[in-house]
Amino acid sequence: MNIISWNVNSIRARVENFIAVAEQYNPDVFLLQEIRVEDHAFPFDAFDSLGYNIKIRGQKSFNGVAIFSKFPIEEVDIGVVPEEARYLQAFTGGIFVASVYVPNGQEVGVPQYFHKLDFLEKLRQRMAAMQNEIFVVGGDFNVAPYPCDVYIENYTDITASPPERDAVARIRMLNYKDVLETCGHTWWSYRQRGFKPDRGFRIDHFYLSPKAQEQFIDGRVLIDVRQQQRPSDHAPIICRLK
DNA sequence: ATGGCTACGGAGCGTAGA
Repeated sequence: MNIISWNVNSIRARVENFIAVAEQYNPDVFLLQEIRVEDHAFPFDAFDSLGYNIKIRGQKSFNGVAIFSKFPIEEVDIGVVPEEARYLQAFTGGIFVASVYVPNGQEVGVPQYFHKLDFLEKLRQRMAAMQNEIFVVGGDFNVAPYPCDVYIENYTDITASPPERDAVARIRMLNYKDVLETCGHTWWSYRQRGFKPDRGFRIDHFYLSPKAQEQFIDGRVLIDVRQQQRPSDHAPIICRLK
C-alpha cells in the first residue's frame, strides 16, 4: 500500500503535474490538499484513465481536500471543523486515512493564528479517538516541528512558534509517529527566484497510528516534483506500507 | 528589501499562501 500526500495548490492548475506523478509513482492512495475548487467544478474527467475512485470536499477559491484510491472509499467523514474544507477521512483498502490541510495562521498572534491552534487541538482529539485503528494521516500541517525543518537558523515565527510546535508534539504524544522526520523539506516559497533545495520548510507530514507503524516500510519527499514546469510550491510525500 | 511569486475571483487588483 503506497500513499502520496500532496498540497497541489489548485488541482485545476496542476492537472498535468498530477497525472505525471500518478503515472510515475502509481500510488494506491492520494491524499490531496488545497484543491481550491468547488465540488461541481472538479475536473473528474481529466483523471478517468488513472483508475481511481475519488472523494472530494471542495470549497470556493481556497482550501479543499480530496482522497483518490484504487480501492473503494467508504465511511467518508469531513470531521474536525466541518465548516471549512480542510479534513477528509475515509476507510479504504483496509485502513483509515485522512487528508488534512491545517490553516496557515498568517502570523503569530492574529485571530487566524489562534484558529490554527484550535484546529490542531480538534485534530488531536480526532486522532485520539482513532488511535486504536490502522490510521494514516497525511497532509499540510503548516508546522515545522524541529529547528532542522526550517532553513533559517533560529526561526521561531509562523509555522515554528512554540505553541504550534507544542500542538504537534501533543499529537506525537498520542503515540502517532511523524514518519518523515529527518527526510528534508517539503515546501519552498515561489518567491525565491526559483527552487532552492536548501531554502525550504518541512511542513507536510505523515502521522501513523501504532497499528499503522507496524506496517510501515519507508517514506520520502518526492523532491523532483518541485522542479516540474509550473509546480505546486509543495512537493508530494510518499509513505509505503506492507 | 515588511518584498520577491502564484492562483483565485472576476475583470481591478485585493486576498491568501507560510
